[in-house]
Amino acid sequence: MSFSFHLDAGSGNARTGRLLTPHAEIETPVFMPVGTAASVKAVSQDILEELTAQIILGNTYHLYLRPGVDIVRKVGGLHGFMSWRRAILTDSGGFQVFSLNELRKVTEEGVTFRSHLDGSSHFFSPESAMEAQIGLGADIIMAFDECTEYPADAARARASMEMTARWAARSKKYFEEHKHEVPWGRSSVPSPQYSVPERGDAASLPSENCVRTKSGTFVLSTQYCPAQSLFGIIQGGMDRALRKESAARTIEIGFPGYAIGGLSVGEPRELTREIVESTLEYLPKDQPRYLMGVGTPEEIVEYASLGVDMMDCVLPTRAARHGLLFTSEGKVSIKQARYAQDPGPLDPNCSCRVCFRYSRAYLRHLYASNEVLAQVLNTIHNLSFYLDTMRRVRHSISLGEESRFLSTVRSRPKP
RNA sequence: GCACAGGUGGGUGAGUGGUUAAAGCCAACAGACUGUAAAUCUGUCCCUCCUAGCGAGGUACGAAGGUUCGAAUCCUUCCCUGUGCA
Repeated sequence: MSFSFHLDAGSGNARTGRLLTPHAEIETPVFMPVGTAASVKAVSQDILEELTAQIILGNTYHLYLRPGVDIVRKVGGLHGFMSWRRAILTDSGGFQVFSLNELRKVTEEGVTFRSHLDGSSHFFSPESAMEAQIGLGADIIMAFDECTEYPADAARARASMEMTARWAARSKKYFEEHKHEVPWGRSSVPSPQYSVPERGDAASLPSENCVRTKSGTFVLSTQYCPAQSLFGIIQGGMDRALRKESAARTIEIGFPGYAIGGLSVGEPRELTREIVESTLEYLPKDQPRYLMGVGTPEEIVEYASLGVDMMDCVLPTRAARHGLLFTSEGKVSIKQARYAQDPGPLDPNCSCRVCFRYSRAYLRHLYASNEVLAQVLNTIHNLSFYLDTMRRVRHSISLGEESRFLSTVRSRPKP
C-alpha cells in the first residue's frame, strides 16, 4: 500500500481521518496553507511548524518557471529545497490555465502559455505536468486539469469536463510509468544542520527524513509510504449532472483521492455549496476528498461538515498581507483608523503568538507604516486562526458534535 | 541693500490666457480579495445643496490692485522663501 487513508470518526456527513503521506501523517479535515513559490508568503518554515501546519501547497507552474524543476530536483525535491519536512501537495498548473487566460492557448494536447515573468512561451501537457510534479517531489500531486471558467454554457462545461477526464487518464498513465523518478532519498539531498523542536516538546528531529507520528515516535518518512500519490480532479462547471459524470469517469480511472475543482471561480457562494454538496455524493466515502480553493473560515467549517477532508485557500495569507484579519469575532480590517489607539489584542479568544503579544494599535501602525513585520504577523495570525478552526472542527466531529458546531456558524448573519 | 530664482489643494509637483476645482505621485479614509501574475486592486479625497448628475451654487493657485469677454497663467506694488554679490 503506497498510500492510505483511515477514517476515525463521523458525525453526519462529516468525518475525521488520517492521511498517510511519505512525509507526514495528516489529520483530517485539514486546511492546507498555500505556498505557491515554495514559500508560504511572509512566514518561515519553523513558524509554520509551530502553527502545526501539516501540509502545504506548492505550485507547479510557478516553480517550473522559477527556479525550474531541475534545480529543485537536484536540491532534494521541494522538501529539501525549502526545508520542509512535513507533507507537500503540488497543484498541477491547471488553475493557472484558468487564471492566466490572456496568456494561454488550450488544445487537446495541452496548453501553450506565456510566462508572466518574461513572456517566454511554454507548453504543459498532462505528461509534462506529471513529469514536473514528480521532479518537484511533493507527497500528493494533482492531475492536470482545466479549471472551467464561470460562467460557462452547457456545451462549454461539458467539453471542458470531458477534456479534463481525458487528461486525467493521461496524467495517471504517465505517473504510473514514471513515479519511481521522485527525488527522495538521493544522496544529493543536503543534510540540514538545524534541529527544530516540535511544539510543546523539546525533542528535535534526528534528521529531515524523519517525521513524528501522532503517537509521538520518529519514523523514517518512507515507512509511511514510499511514493507520491496522484489525485484526480472533478470538473463539470455548475451542472450537477456533469459533476456526477465527471466523478464517475474520474473514479473509473482510479485515484487514491479526489479533488473538487472548478469552484470559487466567481460563482455565488450558495451555488458553490450546492455543487460541493452534490459532488460529494458521487465520491467514494473511504477516500480523501479535497475541495480546491476554499474558503472563508465559515466556509471551511461548513465544507468540513459536508464531508470534505482537505481544503486550501490563499485567502488567509493574501488577506493578511492586505490587512484583513479573521478573528473569532468576525473580520477585522486592521488598517482602519478606529484601531489606531486600540490597546487590546487582535482577537481576545486567540492564543497565537501575535494575539498574545501585540496590540491592535501596534498592528495597525505596522500596516500603515508598510512595515514588513505587518505581513508576517498578520499572516501568522490568520493561518493560526484557520488551523485552529480546523482543529476545533476535528474535535467536534470526533465528539459527534458536528451539528452543534455548525449551528454556531450558520447562525451568523449573512452579508 | 542689489541681482537672480521661486511662492499652486494635507505634502510633493505639473500647468504659464479659455475644454482647470486644477494632472501625476504621496499621505489620509473606505472597500475588495477564495487550487496566488496580488506588500495587489478599486473608490473617495475644498465647502454647501439637491431631483445625487461627468447636477447647481460658493470659495481657491502668497496679498492687494489692474489688463482682458475670460487670469493660477499677463502687468504693478507689497509680503515671504532660497541662492549669489556687497
